[in-house]
Amino acid sequence: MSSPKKAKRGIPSKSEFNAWYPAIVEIADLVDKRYPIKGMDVWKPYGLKSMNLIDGIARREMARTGHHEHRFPLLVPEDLLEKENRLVSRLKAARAAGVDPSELRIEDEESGFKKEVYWVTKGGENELEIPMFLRPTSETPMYTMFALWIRSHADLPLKTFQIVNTFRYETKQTRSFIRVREIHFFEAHTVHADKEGADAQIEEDAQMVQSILHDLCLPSLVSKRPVWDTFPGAWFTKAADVIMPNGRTLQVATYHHYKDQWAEAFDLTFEDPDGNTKPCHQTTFGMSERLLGAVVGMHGDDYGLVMPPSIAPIQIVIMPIAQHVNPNVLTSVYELDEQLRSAGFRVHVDDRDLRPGAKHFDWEIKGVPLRVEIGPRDLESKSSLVSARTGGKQQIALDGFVDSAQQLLETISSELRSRAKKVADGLVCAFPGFIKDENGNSVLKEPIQDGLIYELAFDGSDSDAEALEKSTGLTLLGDADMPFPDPVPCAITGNPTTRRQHIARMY
RNA sequence: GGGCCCGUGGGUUAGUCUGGCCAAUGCUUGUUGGUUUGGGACCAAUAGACCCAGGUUCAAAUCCUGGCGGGCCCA
Repeated sequence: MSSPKKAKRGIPSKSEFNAWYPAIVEIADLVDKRYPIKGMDVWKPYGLKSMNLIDGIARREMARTGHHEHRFPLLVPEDLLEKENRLVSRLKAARAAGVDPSELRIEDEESGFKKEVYWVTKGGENELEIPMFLRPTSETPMYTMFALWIRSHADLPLKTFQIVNTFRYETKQTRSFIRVREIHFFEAHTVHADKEGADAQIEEDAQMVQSILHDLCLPSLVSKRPVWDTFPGAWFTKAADVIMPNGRTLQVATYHHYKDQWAEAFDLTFEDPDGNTKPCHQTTFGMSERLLGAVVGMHGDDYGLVMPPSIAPIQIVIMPIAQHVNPNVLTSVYELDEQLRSAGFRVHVDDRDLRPGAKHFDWEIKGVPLRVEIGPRDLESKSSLVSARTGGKQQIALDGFVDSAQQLLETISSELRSRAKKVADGLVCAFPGFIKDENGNSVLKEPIQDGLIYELAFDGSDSDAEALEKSTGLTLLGDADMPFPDPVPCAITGNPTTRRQHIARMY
């Protein structure tokens, strides 16, 4: 394609990812960032539709696995937070107690949860006796109610979820979908009679995440987070990270095994068949609009978004060509539209009075997977000219078009999957390791390159991990789901281990 | 917590250092009319901005103070 004379609506090249990303989300009409509060974008219809489609996929998974949708209040009274804070500090203390201090990682400041939320302190003119905050997540409100709902083993397992907005008072730089202050949040919370029930739930969560990411054509790294990155109050946390094209990782899903730790704090108990009172075991599973952020970042290109067919608000756009020359053009455009709609596709007819080229560019920016042209010549040949957003155009017979469209969309999905995998794999490389310099200090064998994820064998202590992070400036993602098949020497201690880990710059 | 930078039509940008020639430039966009229509059409008309409040001055987009909003860096 010859170089356009005009700027493509001012889209920067994707090779400048940090400029491309914020530009494309607005140019493609996903959000409007001009609302005067940082980190709170206005969802435009096109962006909201794709988010709703993602939510639809999540709801499908929830239905399949027997979760029920709830909706809990936005406001949480401050005194409920105390339970949570006590739990977190107790766990911290317990961890500190059993461990050699030298092994301990220096903790960040006190849990600054109170600083990260929005507070409601007034009702009308009056100060509230008990201040309330906007939920940053819903453990506290939900578990308060779970304690009332759960009485016997017959009430278990309890599998709930909700899709709501949550709030965090971010002071750092915000980015649409990636770091925002009003978060479009999915959270599933489950309660089980025993640890095995919760274990099984974690397995189920893992499968659901993979199923959702498959639909979004996104590869991921799944890791068990290091202790210090475990969610407060959790026994362990697992997370799926998507590697963005600039080599930073984006955590798009987490699932936490709480064992009975939260249940204790919230007095969540049940009576078993033998009449004994027992503590419940819990899990949570969270995702957010970051899924959309990952889709935008991973699949988009210099010409705009590329929407995976599963969440494309418009899967097929039909463009009449020179309809004034032959009135039958519009007739057959609408016929095809009707056929595709009743077959379940999301279709749009672009009958605007614009040159076809302009329409192509518009729909390329929005990432519509298939663009169909029907003009006088096509009527002669009973066919249409179909362009795929992933490249290439071909004549497709109008007869049997529905089946062809289905196949083309599937081809696009698998093309996106393999492209994304190639990009992600290309950004992961082996950690260079350390050598001793003349003073006997450990130094990196090769300097760390910006925009890469490093894979390494790591079996060190917390303080080894801290040293690793300090010397590289990167963050440890944790134990990968796929360990090394055979033991490899640990990058720090040299002890053989199969623990595969990654370090990266995280969003 | 400490430091730095920025704020001009819907978007982007010139002008700010060195006050006046700015009743504010270019591109883009919106609207209207006409000619057009197989990969970004053209012509014409038209719409639209100096963040807010004080101050200095004969004169402020420009200088000063404060506020609001945004961004960056360091702990």
